[in-house]
Amino acid sequence: MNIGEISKRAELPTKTVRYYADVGLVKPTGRTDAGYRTYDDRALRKLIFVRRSRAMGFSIDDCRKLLDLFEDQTRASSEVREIAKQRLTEVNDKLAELQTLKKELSMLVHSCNGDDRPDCPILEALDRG
Amino acid sequence: MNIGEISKRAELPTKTVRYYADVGLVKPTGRTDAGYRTYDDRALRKLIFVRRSRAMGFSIDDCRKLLDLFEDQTRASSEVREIAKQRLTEVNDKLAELQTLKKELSMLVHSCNGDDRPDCPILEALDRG
DNA sequence: GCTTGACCTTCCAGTTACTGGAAACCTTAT
DNA sequence: ATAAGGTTTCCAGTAACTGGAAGGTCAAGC
Repeated sequence: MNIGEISKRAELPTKTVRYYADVGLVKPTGRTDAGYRTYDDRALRKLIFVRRSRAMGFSIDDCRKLLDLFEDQTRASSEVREIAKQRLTEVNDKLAELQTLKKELSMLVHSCNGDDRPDCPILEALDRG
Repeated sequence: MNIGEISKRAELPTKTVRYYADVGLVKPTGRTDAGYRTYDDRALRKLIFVRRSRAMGFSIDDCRKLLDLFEDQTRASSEVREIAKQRLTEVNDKLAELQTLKKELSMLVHSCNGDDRPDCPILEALDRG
C-alpha cells in the first residue's frame, strides 16, 4: 500500500502518517524504487492502534511505549496499566481544574447583564481578583 | 520599577513579562538610558489582570481584547460577556470530552489485573477497538 | 579603581503534534 | 506527449512560553 491508501484505511491524514514515520513511531514497511513509502497490514494495524491511543490522549511518547509493549509477547500487563493509570490521573486533574473554572466562569457570565453599558463585573473580577 | 521588581509583584516570571512586552500585550512604560525596561503601577495592574485572565484559560488574543475593553470607559459589557461565554462553551466541551475519556480509561484500568503476565485488556482494546 | 554578584539586554532554539505550502519527481491514462 | 493525481523532501508556522548563551549595567565592598 502507498501512503494514500493506508491513510484512508487508518483514517489518518497522509501528513500525519508521514509525521509518524519521521518520528519513528510507525515506519513504512519499505520503499518503492521511486522512493514511495509502502505499508503492509501490520503497519496498518499499528497506525490504527496509534490513532486510538491518541484519541485517548496518550502522548506520542506514550504511544511509542504502548506499541513496544503491544509488540512484546513477554510484556507485563502492569507496565501498560501504569501508563493508563497515569493518563487517568492527568484526566482527573484536568477535570477538577475545569470544573472549578466552569463555576467561576458561570458566575461571572451570569453576574454580567451584558448590555451596552460599560458596567462589567467580569472585568472587575479580573482586575480586583 | 525594573522587570525583576514588577515580575515579583505581578507574580509572573520575568521571561513571561518580557514575552508579553514582545507580543505587545503589556508594554513597558519606558526604558532607562541603559535600555532597561521600566514599569509603573498601571502596567502592574495590567499584568495582574492578564495573569488572572490566563488562569481562566483565555488566550493571549482574548487577553488583548479584554485588556482593550478594560481600558475603554465607553465599552459595552456585552462584548466582554461574549468572550467569557465563548470560553465557558470551550470549557464545557472539554469537560464533556474528558468525562467520556475518564469513563473509558477507568474501565480499561480496572479491567487489567496489572501483574507480570502479558494478558492485557488495555492493549486489546486499543488494537481491536 | 577594580572586582564581584546580581541584574538586565538580545537572540536563538526547543517544546507538542502536527499542518500548510512549495518545488519537483513518479505513475497512469488518454 | 501531456495532463491529472499521487508522492517526495524541506521549510515554516502554530501557542505560549522557557532555557540558555553572550554580553552590557549597577551597586557594594576592598
